Amino acid sequence: MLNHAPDLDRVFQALADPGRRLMVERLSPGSASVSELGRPLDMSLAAVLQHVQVLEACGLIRSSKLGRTRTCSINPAALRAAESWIAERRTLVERRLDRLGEYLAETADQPDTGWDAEPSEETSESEEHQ
Amino acid sequence: MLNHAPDLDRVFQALADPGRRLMVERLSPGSASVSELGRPLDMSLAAVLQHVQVLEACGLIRSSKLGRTRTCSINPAALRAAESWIAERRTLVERRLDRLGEYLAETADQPDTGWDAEPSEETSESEEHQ
DNA sequence: CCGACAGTGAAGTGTTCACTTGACTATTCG
DNA sequence: CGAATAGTCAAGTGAACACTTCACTGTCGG
Repeated sequence: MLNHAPDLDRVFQALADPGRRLMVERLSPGSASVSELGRPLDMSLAAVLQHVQVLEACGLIRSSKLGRTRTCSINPAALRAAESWIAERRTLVERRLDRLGEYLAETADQPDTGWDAEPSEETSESEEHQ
Repeated sequence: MLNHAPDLDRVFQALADPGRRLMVERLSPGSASVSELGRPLDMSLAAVLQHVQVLEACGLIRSSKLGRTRTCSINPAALRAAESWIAERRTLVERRLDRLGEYLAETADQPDTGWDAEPSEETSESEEHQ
């Protein structure tokens, strides 16, 4: 249950690129070659290769070369790691917000406490500076 | 059930930075001010503010200013969006791999088919080019 | 009123990214 | 063999990032 993974950085960075996400989507139902991955992408093969290397460096995919073609496949472990990090924070937040909701429902006629989780009042939202 | 979210890019990009992830962790149990978020981070307040703006731009957090302090809080929806994208691919991959495992277990004495999901044979792994 | 505090805008800087082109290496196929 | 295929390396380029410092604005707390 350790979270402080050092290369979550790389995984999220990798997933931040739409082209690379497309590659992951393409790879989810089954493996593919480098050129296949690049086919829908409108960039040079060399660029595709670089994306593949990024995905491989962070553990999202694996690849092996047979003959002249390199075949890539997904490594679900890296997806799990990223998903877990998000899921842990999200459930924490949602549980807290649920509790807050219940509390507010129970004490539904008290004067306002000036609080968390509902920042629509007070000075209103963010962008009216200067 | 639409996935082609345009700003998943931004969310993953935001989560790719360890400092910003720290901020999200700090915000999960409850809201905090900009300076509080930056306290463990060893960078100027101005830099912290920029990170906050990145997190807000992609919808991961919200913030509102009361008096001279800006209070930030998490928006779980953005976390959910990112988590869902990953979860959908991951379950697809894992189900496929499970089916493959069952298949291999059933036909456990056939000659090798030269396949997916176990790239340890053939020409072995990647990095022995040149 | 005054000084400290919390935040902000605007530049500027060094680094990392996402490509490109061009040269080159294996493989496979006719 | 020889051309097409699939991939790879090495530079190079422009844009995006992650900061920094400095100047400045509003709040508070006496």
